[in-house]
Amino acid sequence: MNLTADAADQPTLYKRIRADIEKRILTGEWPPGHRIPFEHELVERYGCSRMTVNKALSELAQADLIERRRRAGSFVRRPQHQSAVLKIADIRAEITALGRSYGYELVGRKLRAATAADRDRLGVKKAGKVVAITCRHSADKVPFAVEDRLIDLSSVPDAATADFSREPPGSWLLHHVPWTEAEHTISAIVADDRTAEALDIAVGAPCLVIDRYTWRSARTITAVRLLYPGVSHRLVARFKGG
Amino acid sequence: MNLTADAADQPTLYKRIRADIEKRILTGEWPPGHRIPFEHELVERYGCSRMTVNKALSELAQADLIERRRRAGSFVRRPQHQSAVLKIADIRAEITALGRSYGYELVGRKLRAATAADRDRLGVKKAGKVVAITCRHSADKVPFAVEDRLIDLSSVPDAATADFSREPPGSWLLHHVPWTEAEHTISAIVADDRTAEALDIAVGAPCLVIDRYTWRSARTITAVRLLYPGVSHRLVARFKGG
DNA sequence: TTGACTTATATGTCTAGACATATAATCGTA
DNA sequence: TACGATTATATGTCTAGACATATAAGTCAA
Repeated sequence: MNLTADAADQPTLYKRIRADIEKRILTGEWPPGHRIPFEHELVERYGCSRMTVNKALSELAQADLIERRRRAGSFVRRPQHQSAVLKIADIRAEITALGRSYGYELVGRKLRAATAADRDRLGVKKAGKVVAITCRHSADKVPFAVEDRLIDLSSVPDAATADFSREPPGSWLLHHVPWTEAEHTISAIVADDRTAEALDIAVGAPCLVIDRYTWRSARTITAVRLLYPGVSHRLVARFKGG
Repeated sequence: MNLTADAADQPTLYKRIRADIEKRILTGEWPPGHRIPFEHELVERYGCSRMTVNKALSELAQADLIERRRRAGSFVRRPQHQSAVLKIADIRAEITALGRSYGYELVGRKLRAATAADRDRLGVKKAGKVVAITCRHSADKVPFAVEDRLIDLSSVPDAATADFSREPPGSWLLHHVPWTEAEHTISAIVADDRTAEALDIAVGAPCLVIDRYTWRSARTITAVRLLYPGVSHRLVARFKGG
């Protein structure tokens, strides 16, 4: 909940300068649009060289707290309220972080030529082979989420022979295909018969849906749909408005 | 969808060095754990001074793409799959971005001494005054979301006299209380009678719920619950696994 | 083998300069 | 007054050094 460390306990000068300025911005002493002191003024105030001041200001600019304009100076930016940091843990990590025991069960696994529906879901045009996986995650033996996943074998051929009966496909992919990009869509549905049975909830009960589409350098990797019973998921966002 | 700009079109040397390395990391040529060349090796390769190389590597470290260890070198980090960038636009921005007409309607506004429930929702202990606001957002005259908000007047006294009949409280707060922090919780519910009527959907239909709790320097600002009909919301995350 | 000490080395920070460049502000002119 | 050219200035990038410091690796003794 604290904003930043105090300037005093910064061991190095440029960090102290950065913390000084950051504190004034985050407390509102210097509101959005405020011009912060010029580099040469800070040089004088802190009795250091311009490169030291420049390093502090460059980092603040990289963190989008200030905007720097040639000849004009450096200005406090308005918070980017449209973006926030979302924390979606790997399901196993999510469950063990709660101090609960993690359980995993492979429900089904099929290797097949991509159907039209598969290609649509993966966003690819060419036909190819895919693995379709259905599995269930549980916490303390209680169903936590069901997962329905498609992996594009033309991008991840190893997935054809991977053993998903013990390791969840999400964890497996994490270790075999790092540094991917993803797009998430969140929505809500009511449980149908199959979902209700898989999650051990009533038909018609609310479910949270997270669809994740993952790619890497313009190659589709996987598409997954996660269904959670209507319980909440926590996210934490910093430096936003409203 | 493209990972980064090519190194060639970087106008300055340190940006070119940074882009060169970033590209090798993101394409997987240098996998997590890989030791990237030492500063003195890069100095030789690019024919520049160490400060220039250092600036490139420092920025990569600040972006969490690499980890730097004294005496050991610099190493490609594993992707932080547990965090992603969430884009939650201001509702008005969200609707206008879709090219639809935005509508706003204040349903109710009450100024009162905080009840026990209010204090619990705001996470404050001391009793004080609050404003409770209920309103509805629509897109092309169709209900888009209903909002139920509490503002702590001890932190935002101006909210007592603000006119929320024309400006949504979220937008008002954005302009009056910048640089806040927030925590989000997402969940799913089924619509009860009141919700169903407000959103013009059937009783029992699924709804997406976003609860947002906002503070600033250890002072609570506002708590809001947004209810959307079960339609999806898109988020975009970069550089994740799984 | 283990633990303590020493050494080598890569990064971390900083300096006092330099020239480049975008642009706000000024000045001059039509 | 409006527009175009000039100038001043803050930031952007870069250099060739310096010393500090954490720590991997090697050394030596118990």
